[in-house]
Amino acid sequence: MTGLPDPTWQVLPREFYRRHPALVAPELLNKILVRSDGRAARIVEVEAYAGSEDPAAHSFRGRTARTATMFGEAGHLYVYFTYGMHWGSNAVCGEAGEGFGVLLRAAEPLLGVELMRQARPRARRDRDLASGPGKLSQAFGINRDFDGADLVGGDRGIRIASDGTPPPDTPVVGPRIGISRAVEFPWRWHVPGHLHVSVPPRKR
DNA sequence: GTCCCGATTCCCT
DNA sequence: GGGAATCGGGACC
Repeated sequence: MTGLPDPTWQVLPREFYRRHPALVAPELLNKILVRSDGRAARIVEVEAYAGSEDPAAHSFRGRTARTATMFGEAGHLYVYFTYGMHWGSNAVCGEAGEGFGVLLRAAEPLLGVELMRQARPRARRDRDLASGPGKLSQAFGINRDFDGADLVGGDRGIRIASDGTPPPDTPVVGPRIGISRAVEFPWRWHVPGHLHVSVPPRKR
């Protein structure tokens, strides 16, 4: 008994996360974000953020109260608040102290879709439920209370698992979205041709 | 203490 | 394609 919606799914082990986010990120594609209330969605778009190496990372200038989770143990959820209304969800990577993480930018709802619709009353179509970092967090009910949640142990009911689907052989790689610094880092990956990815606003 | 702007989303034109 | 909503983090005085 795994406690997951499907007993054949395997929770990703701690070691999966203990690497550079640019390695972890593309491997998170096609993995599944799971909440214990039955919500599950396939991760189809991610971005890497690399601490002191990365001027666009929240952790670039060192640890603060807000980014403390990012500097902790890999495999935990770093949740941040932005634009006065949106939450973003990241998987902490690397070694403690590095401030590495992978932003979960978009996912395809698989299970618990009705709960996601309730959490996102403004979404017209199901493909709008989690096609962006703020949308994904809202669809799963992720907020400040989930900052620091253990994605491996599932202490707060949020985990990442695999159903055996491998990451795409040739993911789409390109610049990250919504940042103004280090815009040249090609650290955004998504599943090719997927309907549920966020559409990159072409500016900034 | 003040000020700027953000790892965004939604609605209108 | 443009702009509003909304507020906390962090840089700087």
